This record gives sequence, structure tokens and C-alpha cells, in this order.
Amino acid sequence: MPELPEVETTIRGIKDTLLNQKIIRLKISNPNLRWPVPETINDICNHHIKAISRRAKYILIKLSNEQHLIIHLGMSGNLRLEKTDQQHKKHDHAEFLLQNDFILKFNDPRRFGCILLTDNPQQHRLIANLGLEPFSKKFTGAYLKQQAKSRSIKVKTFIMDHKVVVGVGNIYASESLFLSAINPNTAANKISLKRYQNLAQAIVKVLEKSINAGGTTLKDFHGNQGKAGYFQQQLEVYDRQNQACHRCNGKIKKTIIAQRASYYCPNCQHW
DNA sequence: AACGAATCCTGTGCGC
DNA sequence: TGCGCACAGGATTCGT
Repeated sequence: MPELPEVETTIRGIKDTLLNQKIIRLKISNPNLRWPVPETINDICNHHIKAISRRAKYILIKLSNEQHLIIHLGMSGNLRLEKTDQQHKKHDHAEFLLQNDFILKFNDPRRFGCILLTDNPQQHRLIANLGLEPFSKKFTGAYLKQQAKSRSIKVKTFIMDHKVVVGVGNIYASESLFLSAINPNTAANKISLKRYQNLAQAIVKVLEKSINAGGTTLKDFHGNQGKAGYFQQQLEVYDRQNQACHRCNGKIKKTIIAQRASYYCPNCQHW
């Protein structure tokens, strides 16, 4: 569920409350996430939160003992802040009690998310080999074209490959291909530089737009301040099969690509 | 090296 | 109303 805009929205929402706070206590109700929550997590108690940042969809929390929490929300996870008088909810797997009487709660029904601890996030196996951030200067059409050189996979699968570019999930992959008028079934190495320039711009644009709208709310995601994301109202193709294309009025089609639902307008997306 | 498929897990919504 | 099934925003891991 959470794609990059949801992760970014989450970070922006919790940052001010977490910064410089001391972690008093933690409660791990269920350590069986994507990978087990390490037992050494208790080491972070009595240390302060020094910084919060994002790499791909990983939330990085730097602590005063020079360790870093790596948190991923998986498909169904979310982080929320509550005062100590709020009750424990189902699937609240981890709770971090802060000195200011807030509790940071990690809730994740499907448990595809993770909470890990590391001394050096840049060298962590989950992070070290990631591709470019979509908002980095280096992320250009030329970069995509070069990366696609020996790739025969469909372009939609290609832009969801985190070794190429991070943060493009299933919703925004369909949306950015619509914006750049590229058919999601096209082989990555058959696309021109010009079209990749359009695609790179479209990816940045669609992600920025969604962050500004507070993310997309489908089923599970709620802005952590109790605010829903509104990007859903701006979706052009995702989950709109058989509905009219906003551009040509033709019928939006649904197809499965690499076992993921994909949506496009056959009339507008030729290549 | 690159690709497709399987996999982890719970909740929801649909057809019957 | 209840049951069974298909499917869901991710991304690693495995077999070819």
C-alpha cells in the first residue's frame, strides 16, 4: 500500500514530534515481520532520535548511539503517533514510548514490513544496491535509456525495478506510463531516448503531485495525522478499467504484467 | 546476467 | 447471512 508518496507523507507527519526525543521504552508484540525484529533493538532505549530520513521506501531513524532503525511499511503497514492514553490496536507489532508521552506505533496486518537495526544504513544489504532516487538530478531519460540497454522485460516491470529507480510502485508505474503515452507492454530496450525523457519527467511529476496531495488512499493508508491522502481522486488509469479515458474518452484496459494489475489506455499509449 | 514465478500474511469484497 | 475464492499498495528469493 504505501508507495513512496505515502512514505514521504508519513515522515513529514511524524518528524517534528520525534526529533530529539528520548526513547524510554519499547514493546514488541510480534517480532515476526518480513524478517524478525532483532533482539538487540532494546539497545536503543535511553537514546535520542537525531534524524529521520528516507531512502527508497525505507524510513531511516538515526539514534544518538549512532545506530539507525530501518523501517519498511511493506504492503499494509503504517506508522502513527498517539498519546499514552490510546489503546493498543490489533496488528500494532511495535510501540516506541517517547519522553514527550507520545508513542510511535507500527501497525502492519500482513507483516510484509520490517524493523531492523544497523550501524551503517548505506552499506546495509537492503539499501546498498538500490538505484537512483527519482528526485535526484541524475535521474534522467538518458539514464533510463542506458539502464534499459540489455533489458527485454516490459517497461512497466523495468521502472518498478529498484536497481534502476526506487519508489515507483504499482500505482505510479501505471500512472507515469499513461502520462508519457507509453504502452506498459513495450520491451524496455525498444523505447527511444525521447520517450524515456518523457517517462522520467512523468515519474517525477506524478510522485510530486501525489506527495502534495498527501498520498493515495485506497484501502489501508491514512495520513498519520488522521488525514487521508487525496491523490486517488487524481488517478488517470489505476483501478479504472472499463471507464472512460480522461484524455480520449476511450476505454481503460486492465492487464496483468508480472503478476501485477496494470492499467492503460490502448488508444493513448501506443508504444 | 536476466527473467518469470513463487513466496511471505491478513483483510476485504465479491459471487453464489 | 455465510462461505469460498480472488485479489490487494512490496520486494526478496529461487529456479531456469
